[in-house]
Amino acid sequence: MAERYQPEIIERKWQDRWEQDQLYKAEIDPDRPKYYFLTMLPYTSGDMHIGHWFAMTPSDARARYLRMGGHNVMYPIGFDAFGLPAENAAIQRDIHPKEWTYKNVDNMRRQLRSMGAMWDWSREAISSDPEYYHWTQWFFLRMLKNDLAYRKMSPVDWCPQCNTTLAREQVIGDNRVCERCKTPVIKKDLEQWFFRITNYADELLDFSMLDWPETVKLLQTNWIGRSEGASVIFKTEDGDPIEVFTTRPDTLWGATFMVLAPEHPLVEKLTTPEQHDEVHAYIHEATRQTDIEREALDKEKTGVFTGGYAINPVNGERIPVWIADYVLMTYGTGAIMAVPAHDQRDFEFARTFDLAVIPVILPQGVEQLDGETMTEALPEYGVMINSGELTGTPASEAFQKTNAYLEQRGTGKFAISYRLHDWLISRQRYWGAPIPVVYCKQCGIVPVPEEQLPVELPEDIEWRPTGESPLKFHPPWKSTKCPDCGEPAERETDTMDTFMCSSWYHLRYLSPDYAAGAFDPKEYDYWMPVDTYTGGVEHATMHLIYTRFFHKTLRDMGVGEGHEPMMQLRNQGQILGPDGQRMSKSRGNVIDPDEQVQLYGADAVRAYLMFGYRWSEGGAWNPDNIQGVVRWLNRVWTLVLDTRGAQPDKIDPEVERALLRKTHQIIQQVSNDLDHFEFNTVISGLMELTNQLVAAREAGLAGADSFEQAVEALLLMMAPPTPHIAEELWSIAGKPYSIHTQPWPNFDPELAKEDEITLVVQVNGKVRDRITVAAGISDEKARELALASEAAARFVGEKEPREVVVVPGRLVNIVV
RNA sequence: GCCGAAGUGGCGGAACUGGCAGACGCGCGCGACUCAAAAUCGCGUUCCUUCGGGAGUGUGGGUUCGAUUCCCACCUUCGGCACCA
Repeated sequence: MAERYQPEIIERKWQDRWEQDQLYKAEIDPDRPKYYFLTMLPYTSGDMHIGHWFAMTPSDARARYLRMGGHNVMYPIGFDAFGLPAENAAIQRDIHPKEWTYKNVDNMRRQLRSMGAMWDWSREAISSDPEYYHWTQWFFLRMLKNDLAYRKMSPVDWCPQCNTTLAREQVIGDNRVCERCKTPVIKKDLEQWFFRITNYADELLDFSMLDWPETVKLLQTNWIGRSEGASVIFKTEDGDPIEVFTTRPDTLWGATFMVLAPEHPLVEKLTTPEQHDEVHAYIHEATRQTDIEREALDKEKTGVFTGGYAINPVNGERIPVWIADYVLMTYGTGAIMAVPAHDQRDFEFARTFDLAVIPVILPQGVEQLDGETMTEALPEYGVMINSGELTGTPASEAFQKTNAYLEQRGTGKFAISYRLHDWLISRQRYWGAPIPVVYCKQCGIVPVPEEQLPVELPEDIEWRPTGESPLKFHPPWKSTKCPDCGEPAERETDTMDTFMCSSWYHLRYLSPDYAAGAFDPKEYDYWMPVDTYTGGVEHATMHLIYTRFFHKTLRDMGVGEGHEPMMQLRNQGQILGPDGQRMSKSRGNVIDPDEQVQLYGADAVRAYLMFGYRWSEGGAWNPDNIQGVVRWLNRVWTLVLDTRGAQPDKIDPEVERALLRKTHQIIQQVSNDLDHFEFNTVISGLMELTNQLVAAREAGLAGADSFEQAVEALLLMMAPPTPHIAEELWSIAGKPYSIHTQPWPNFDPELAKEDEITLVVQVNGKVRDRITVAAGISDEKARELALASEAAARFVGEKEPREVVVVPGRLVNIVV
């Protein structure tokens, strides 16, 4: 008896051999079509999660398949290494963020190797290496130079006790308190850096070049949230302008009050002494809420009258100015005109606070409207009424005519607004790439000269228990000389959002050791753009918009080329714990990939993750179902090693024909499924072929040429999903190393063809009979056979068929 | 709340453009092998049934000769909501 399948031995053996031979090193080769296959880089959290395997190993299988199909494939890997968790570890466990991060990198490298993926390790990049963030800083300087970076005041969640900015995850509970000291969180305005991503809003809405999932394109479209309307200037009684954006300029005559965001700069001036206390109490409460809470449509409307008034520019009406939390400073202008008759939220607000409701639009089918008795707003377009000289304007012209009217009178004009706002990149944290600017009393904001990059993070830092950024309290680092005038100056102590690092990592992979620039242009010209990008759909609106924005800015600076960085995108779902909940250490439902590999081997874990789930959906980890692929791999093992039952002189040509037919049908199916990221049917197809081979062996076919061909095809097709066992069996079968450099098996449509098909006979859409017929049967013949079916005839009875529907090669439906 | 996605046997899932629902597995049942068990192999396995058939893809309606697939409404679960990454 042959030796048994021992994954722990063969997997290590082949991983070492592949690495020694640099089998997966990708090099420029103008003679082969390139393929840049990118999977989202992992964060250095400490342990690879089974979810990483789910994202990466099917991607690896597809990358391997493309390679066998003749592409020059690059499949790189690296680490997203800056960020909050490293600082949390520093505070909680008294370990330096750098030490924590690089320890994790070492462990994760080991785990990534155990996948048996075709990583090109020579291209590894780590975003917290000075050689990496040197160029993150360089990109920042480019943004600054091209007027894409600017500073403005912006609020952060702030813990007054710890004296530090809090991330969303550090603010807990409905009462929004600091996770460390439980002090209620406040908003604090800080001067921070922004990127002008809104300059690119329109171009980011164009997906015409991209093979991306419709749902991601839709998510991004809604995130950008383009709307057309008018910008209108109202004035306070003191003459201060209040700009508003409205998508319904035609309802302007119905604006009976205004609402400002509590943070609006004019609130202070508008508030009358009598209203002062109430207004300030409201502002305090409102700013403590999240934008999500404030925008909620179903909550009770709250607000406070400022005591001030504005003038409606179209009819001169004096209207009260209120503040309310549902108006956000981050959307539009932070002020709205309220038209309660035609906007539901304004309507509810008006009814709550007993404000005037004046209908100015008569939608089709509505005879008349009374603001006193209306029970809900009517948002439909319609004929304008009560609208001065525009009264009577029909729905079709209302929008344009009002805009023209406003423009003529200089009180407004057509405008476009976006929900998207500029990208805030400042973080009041230590473990990030320092923003390379210096503040000088004489020269103001001075960029650090490119030749002085990188601005390195100091390592001799002190962690205060409060979590305050150590950069602020590191005088030797903070103090510097102004690059312009040489006088003493101070460094910016904020670091950059980690999304900045991950916006260009695919470029650093091109040439991670390149010192003359962010990337080597030779590598860029050959490999870019990324052909396929895989990762979680949770990145749809942030990372995936930021990286597109980044790419477009680089193109416009002449640093890169092409309009999009990643041409094809596919998303995998998430693997949940066995309890169906998201895996987390606190729930104790985390599946450790190391343990699974030790139990079953990497190939089985890979195959199970492909087989057990729809890749785009994911699902709960099932500890029993993996047995199916374990048995399958063992069956393949014995199939190749145990050639019992060979009867070369008594070959049944029917069995042989059936085996070859199955082989070629599976070649076609598996190729198609790998092309389309349908990994579960890749494995089920290979199982079917295995089952057929086992049956053929029982029929005495082992040793025959046809049998050998089928086994060879099976092993070649197993190379992408289960690379180690495929290599081992390939080697045992005496075939040349490496299976991973062999061409993908050829599909022969002639051999795959079925001789016979099952013709389904329906009566009134219900299946009544199945007839086996020759494959190429004509419609006429099929119809004849169906009508002759006795089983069907019983249901047709005496009635005359009203209609007979023939679906070629599939079914006949007799309608009576 | 808003935006997006998904609901199919006991379980994971399959079904290319509207055409045989349940491929391939897990589990379970029966059998073979075995002193026995495990492993392995074979057969069966949506539910109900008077064995003719009937019902069935989250729920309720609709379009169609025909709907898991298209349309409308609803329910449940999951992802995102700008400082977790």
